[in-house]
Amino acid sequence: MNQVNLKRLAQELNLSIATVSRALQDSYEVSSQTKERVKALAAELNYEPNAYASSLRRNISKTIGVVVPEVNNHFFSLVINGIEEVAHQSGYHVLIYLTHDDYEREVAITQYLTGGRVDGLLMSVASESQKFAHLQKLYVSKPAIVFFDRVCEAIATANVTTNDYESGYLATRHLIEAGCRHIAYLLVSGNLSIGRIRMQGYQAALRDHGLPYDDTLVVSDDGDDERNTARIMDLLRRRPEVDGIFASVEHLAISSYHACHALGRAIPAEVKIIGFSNLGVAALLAPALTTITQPAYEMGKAAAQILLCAIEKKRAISPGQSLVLKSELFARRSTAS
Amino acid sequence: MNQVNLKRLAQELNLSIATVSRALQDSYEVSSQTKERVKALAAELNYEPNAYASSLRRNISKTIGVVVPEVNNHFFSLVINGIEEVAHQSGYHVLIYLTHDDYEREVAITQYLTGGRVDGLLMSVASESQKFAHLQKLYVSKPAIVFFDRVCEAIATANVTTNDYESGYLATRHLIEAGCRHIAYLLVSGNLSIGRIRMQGYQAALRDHGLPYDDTLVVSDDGDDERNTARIMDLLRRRPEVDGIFASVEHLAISSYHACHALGRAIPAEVKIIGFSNLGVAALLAPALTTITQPAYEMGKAAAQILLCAIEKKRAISPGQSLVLKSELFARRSTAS
DNA sequence: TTTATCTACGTAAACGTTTACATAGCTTCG
DNA sequence: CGAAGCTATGTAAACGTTTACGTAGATAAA
Repeated sequence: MNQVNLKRLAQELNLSIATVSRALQDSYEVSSQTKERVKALAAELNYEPNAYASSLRRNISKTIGVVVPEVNNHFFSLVINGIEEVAHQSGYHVLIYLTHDDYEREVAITQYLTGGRVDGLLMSVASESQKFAHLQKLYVSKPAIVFFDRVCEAIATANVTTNDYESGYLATRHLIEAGCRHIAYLLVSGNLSIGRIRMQGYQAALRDHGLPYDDTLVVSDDGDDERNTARIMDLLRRRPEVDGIFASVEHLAISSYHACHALGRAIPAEVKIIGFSNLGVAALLAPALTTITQPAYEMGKAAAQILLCAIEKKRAISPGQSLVLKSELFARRSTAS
Repeated sequence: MNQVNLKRLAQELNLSIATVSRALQDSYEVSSQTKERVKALAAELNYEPNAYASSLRRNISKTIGVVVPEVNNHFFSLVINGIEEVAHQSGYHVLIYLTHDDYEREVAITQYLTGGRVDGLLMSVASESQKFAHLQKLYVSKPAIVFFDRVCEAIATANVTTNDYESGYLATRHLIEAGCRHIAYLLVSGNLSIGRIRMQGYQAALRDHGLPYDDTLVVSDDGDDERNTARIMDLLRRRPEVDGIFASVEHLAISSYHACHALGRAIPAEVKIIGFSNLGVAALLAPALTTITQPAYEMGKAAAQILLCAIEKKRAISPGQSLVLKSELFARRSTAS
């Protein structure tokens, strides 16, 4: 199985390796006849350049890394779709890494990526990552980084996010206008900026409508769906006056449904639920779920575009290139009054 | 920004590059004191080996490719989860490519991958790929391949699938036992083996229960959700006697729900629906969807294990290593009698 | 005609790693 | 004491590509 490489092509064509290489790159230094000959043989022998040799020599990998907590999640899978779309168009390859919201794992992954394996990185930080030393290290090393949704504020680069404060405010107001007076907040993770910011919107809306903020109505994510459901059930039992739930992340909305079903609380009659979600079947749920939906696909595309643009132009990415896209509120049965 | 590589370490330690390289690999040829010195400095300088140089030299990339139609799909995202889990454990990196069920795109992707970029490949073929020349080419080239779910029968390698015939049979029988007499079949894609095999199970169940097979009750996937819904609505209008729908793939089940809602057909009273699906919220739909659920995560793990085992042992993969996992039927309201 | 410029190609070094081979200094054994 | 073997290290080639530099021949300019 004689590998077909430049040397092989050069031998068969009685040319030097250099000329073959240049011909395949359409260099002006090669005559058009030679180019034709080379390309014909390359096609015939099904020549494909060795990506590693090329990357080593040019110090460019044509590869970007995507680091996300999960892929089995509508938001992230849509983002990946967008990223892959842009990457494919520009001839980039996409390496994917899952942190499972685990700090250790995120550290290990970023360590890999300092080795020049990728030209750039798109990242949504793990919810447990309070420490940023590993990200700093990575940032100081080569690859360009763009954060999306779950950003790392300690690093001066571009972020692609959504209008989380506003969305938190609108979601809460939506519940209030639907008649809710005791609204629970289900928090992603206290050390994630999106959790905090959405919560600030929630608090502001309460204040503006003369409702007290009560931190015993805040339930934070446990990382496990079963346990989350149990926590929510616990809250609903302890505080029977709760008539609204704002889930700051999709799986907490789902857990809320399970909790209400288990306790026999009618949605929306007794408890109204709104949640951040990219669930395609939100409208088919029983009852249809009112969602704040982030433009996940567009976020992926935008983040990838910022990154690839910076890579191609060999320019550093500045925080000024950050983008804030708008989420949309889809009012459905789960918050009907 | 002096890159830290073996040469740099060697200079600072007054050693040769070879010794440093060997020390980092825990070679028995290096004294333990030297190893310590080397490792200490490597850690201090945050040395990370250049993946491309290493891959070039060793002709091993420690990278596998995953080619799937979509990632925004519960089945595939769970599979990817499983794959990533196994890959991560074995220190492999995962490149991901989406075909969007597009033949041209699949060809382009397989072309990339002949270049030795990956040591192996996990693949679910695009539904439109009737021609296998590109896969043959890839197969003849280096990387080991394992297909999962949507296999390419023309290639003699291991496949990881589920008991599709049996599942098709059971799903159909489930509808018949629930009282259905005119069961529509929603086909993934005629040239996909899974579409055919599931359909054979459907036909066999009809036959065994004395029901006629009627190919005008078969609707095939159009690739677009809106149009699929329209097709199903069309069928339901044309053939008002249809009292059961068997969707051989998740998004067709969802489209069936939309179609029934649009036409005001009650599920399950007038039309019962069962579908292949890995939708986490199937039980929360209105009404809860009866599903045949494939063990997607396990399939991903199994496929990756077969692949990585073959790569590490440098052994060819034989069709004999193929695995057939069992899907599970979850009976819910959508097929209640 | 001489010189400069251009065209089309070749030579060889480099990218960072791995590894076959060589070797210098020991130890061991007959 | 010499041969053999071991230990710990160095030398250098190789992986396949890209590219700076060199050059032979042709053409153009002076």
